[in-house]
Amino acid sequence: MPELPEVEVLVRHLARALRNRSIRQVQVRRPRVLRPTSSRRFEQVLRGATFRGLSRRGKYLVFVLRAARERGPVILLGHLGMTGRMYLQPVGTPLPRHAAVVFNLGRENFVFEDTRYFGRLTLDAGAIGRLGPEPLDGGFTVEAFARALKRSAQSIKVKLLDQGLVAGIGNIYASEALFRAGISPRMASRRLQPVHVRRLWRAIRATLAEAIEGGSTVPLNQAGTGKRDGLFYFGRAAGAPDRYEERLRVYDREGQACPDCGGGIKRLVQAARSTYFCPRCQPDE
DNA sequence: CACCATGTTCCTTG
DNA sequence: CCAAGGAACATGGT
Repeated sequence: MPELPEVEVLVRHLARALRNRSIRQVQVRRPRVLRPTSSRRFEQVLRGATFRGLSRRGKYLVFVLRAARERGPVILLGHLGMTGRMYLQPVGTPLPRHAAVVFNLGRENFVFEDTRYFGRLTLDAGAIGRLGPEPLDGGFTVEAFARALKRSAQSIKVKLLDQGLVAGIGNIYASEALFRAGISPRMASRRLQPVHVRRLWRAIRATLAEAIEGGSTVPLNQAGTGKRDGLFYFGRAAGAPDRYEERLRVYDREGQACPDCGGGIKRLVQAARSTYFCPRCQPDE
């Protein structure tokens, strides 16, 4: 489920659901997701703790808890990896096959499930220290963005996945933002002209903001099993409030018509990840 | 059986 | 030292 917009919508949802709820029991079923925290310490610190706040940094969920034993607030960092999900479900509901961590809150369980176990739920908050600016905050300036790109020979598509450049862009929205900006994914970062840097900077913000807005308007069933859960790369169709339309314009659309020029969308592989783009709207050079 | 998948980190190669 | 490429992690879908 996991790029910045999906995490943002999940955080807004969970912030309300978890506020002031206390953890009665902690069940760690896949200790690997706690790395580098040990199961023993994880359970010791969090049993009896109370959720006080939740925010997002890049693709990370930042839980703030209060624990009787600890002096200051406890920070719990979550990351969904490729397939992670988090939701509350009533006690008694069968746990999903790949439940990694389960917090009992009384009548409900707060579940972190992750099919592939690439995600994390840890007391080690070090990871967020290496993140670049939040793309939707004032700290993400076009000037700093331009300076960082000037220092890199990497292709711009691969560079956008660097969480130290700007936090939260993943493989899907990297393709989408470049399409929106009309920039070839193959362009070397340092060769982007100032006008292109500005267009990309605006496209990143618009693409992410639109996705958050779209995701917020969709009736999500965070705990369900439908295809729309968590992954909401779609939104209400304009002028047709009952219908949903796919929002992604190029991602996973190889061979389909470009929404702008009608030409064919192409797929290429960069750093072992698929990139989708329209060669006519995003020319090399 | 083959290949693909929303992410991150580590290792090798050049 | 750096960048690029690949593998690893683990499971499921097509």
